[in-house]
Amino acid sequence: MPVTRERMAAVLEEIALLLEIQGENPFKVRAYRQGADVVKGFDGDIVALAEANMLTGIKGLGDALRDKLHELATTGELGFHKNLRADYPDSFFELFELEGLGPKKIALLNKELGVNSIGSLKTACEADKVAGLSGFGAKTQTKILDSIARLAQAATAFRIDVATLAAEEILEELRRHPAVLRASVAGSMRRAKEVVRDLDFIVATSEPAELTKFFSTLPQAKEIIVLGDTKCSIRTEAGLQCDLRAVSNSQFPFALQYFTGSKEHNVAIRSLALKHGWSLNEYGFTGENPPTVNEESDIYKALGLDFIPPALRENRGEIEAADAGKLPRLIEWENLRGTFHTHTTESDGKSTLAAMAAAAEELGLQYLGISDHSKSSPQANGLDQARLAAQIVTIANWNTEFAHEGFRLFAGSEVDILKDGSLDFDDELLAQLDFTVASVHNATTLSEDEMTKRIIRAMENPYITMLGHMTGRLLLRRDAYAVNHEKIIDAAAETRTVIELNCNPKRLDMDWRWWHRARDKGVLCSINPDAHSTQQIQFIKFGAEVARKGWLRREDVLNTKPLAEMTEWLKLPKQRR
DNA sequence: GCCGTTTTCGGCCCGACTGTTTTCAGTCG
Repeated sequence: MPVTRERMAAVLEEIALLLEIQGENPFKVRAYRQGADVVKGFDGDIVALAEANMLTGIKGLGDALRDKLHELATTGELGFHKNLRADYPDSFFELFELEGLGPKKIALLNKELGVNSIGSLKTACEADKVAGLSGFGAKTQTKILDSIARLAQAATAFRIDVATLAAEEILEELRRHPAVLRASVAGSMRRAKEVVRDLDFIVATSEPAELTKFFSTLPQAKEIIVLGDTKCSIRTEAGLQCDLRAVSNSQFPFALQYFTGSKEHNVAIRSLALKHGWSLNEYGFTGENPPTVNEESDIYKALGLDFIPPALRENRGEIEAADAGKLPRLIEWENLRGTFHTHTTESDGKSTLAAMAAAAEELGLQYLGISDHSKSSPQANGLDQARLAAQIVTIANWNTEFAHEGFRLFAGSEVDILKDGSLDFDDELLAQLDFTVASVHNATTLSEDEMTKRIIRAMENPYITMLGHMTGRLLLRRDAYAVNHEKIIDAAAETRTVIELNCNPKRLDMDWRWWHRARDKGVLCSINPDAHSTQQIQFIKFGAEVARKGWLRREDVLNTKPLAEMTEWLKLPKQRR
């Protein structure tokens, strides 16, 4: 059984937890945790490198972790890890999911009561054995039971579309409060992560205690988790935790920067501040002659850095780039001139062709690519050859009758990639289309190798314009298919196939972590909403945010081309694109 | 365990809040 990147990261994370339980040096614990983060985010085939024992010169992975990852990659196991966890069942690790319980308390529960799973903890609480432990009490015991109940039923992560709606509502309320001078969302939502675990809000006010009180009484506050003079956490009906920090107006830029994160980005920023002779925290700079700061950008400026857009703050090279004045000028959604991959009532869409066209134009777009499903997706009412041929005529007629200078429809298809990598339509029909999106919709359990070959074969077809939702993931619902991103990106560069950034918030696929690499290989991105209704065309706004997170510039995104240029580009043979 | 424009040894972020304490430990972000 070959070791995966995820397995390697999980092993390091488990080691961190187990060392923490044993009361090991917290910095050693952190080193393992950071090692796991490096493994997860590494840009390249880290498993192959570990196997070849070539993990050198990677920040955060020293000699010890290099050797351990090598052992894990070559033997499938790690002796150090095996020994550490010998005394604990798999179920033990569930305990860390519970709110309010950390390594110290879990270690004590384990030592005193033999607790080694959520089930045994529940039993112990119900038998009133937990309240008597030193450091525990009746309240803690009740909270543990609450937390167990919540974990059993509530969602712990939320998609960006769901979170955005909730955040906008709350921000609106905060901004309406007369004592609020400035208010912003911070945290992972501001960094445009694909899913968020909580929402963070920062307000500038001279009445912090009044604001935390106000926050705790919002209609959204189904439950108050903590309430103090400067911070408050609530939970909404849907189970989404929302945190508020109330600070003074002069502290606001610092709090905004600090709580936007990421943690890794902030660690690096703070150590840079130390080199300038200042200490930086969520309230300000301290030290000799601290710089004047009015806006968040002033913090970066004071450290000799260009302003780093929140989407990039993941400690993936943005600080070095900002230092060298080499941050990319990121795409903005207003740069988009059109979009592809949309569905109509002809397959499984909810809106007609005419309605989709009108909505796209309303949004300020100059073109819309229609790509209904193909016949191998009968569940989506996919079109056969005859229906597709008819749709091509319909679109041509629409363009003649209704289009005017400055807007047109492009005829396309979301063609199924069949199990062997062949396509659902023959080349003759594909050649009549303005564009095509090739996607996998069935036989999704192939091995990584087979799936990768299948997709690459489809990309080699001269009439395939772009690859649709590369991994097929449905966020929080279905895992990605096994695919080799590196190989597919290389093949896209080779065959001049565009890769789609499917910005339906259920997908956001290809994942943002891979775009920087794709861009550097010269692969173009198309920001496509996979819209099944007129409203969903607006998903391209999420798409632009995610593209920013992937370091993409205007010139890296196909659908920033204006209509005339786009029309010409689509006529070019692939190898000349 | 990792790292290096103070350092190959000695640092590595720290403040708010809660509950159990009677001055503080643990958790969280």
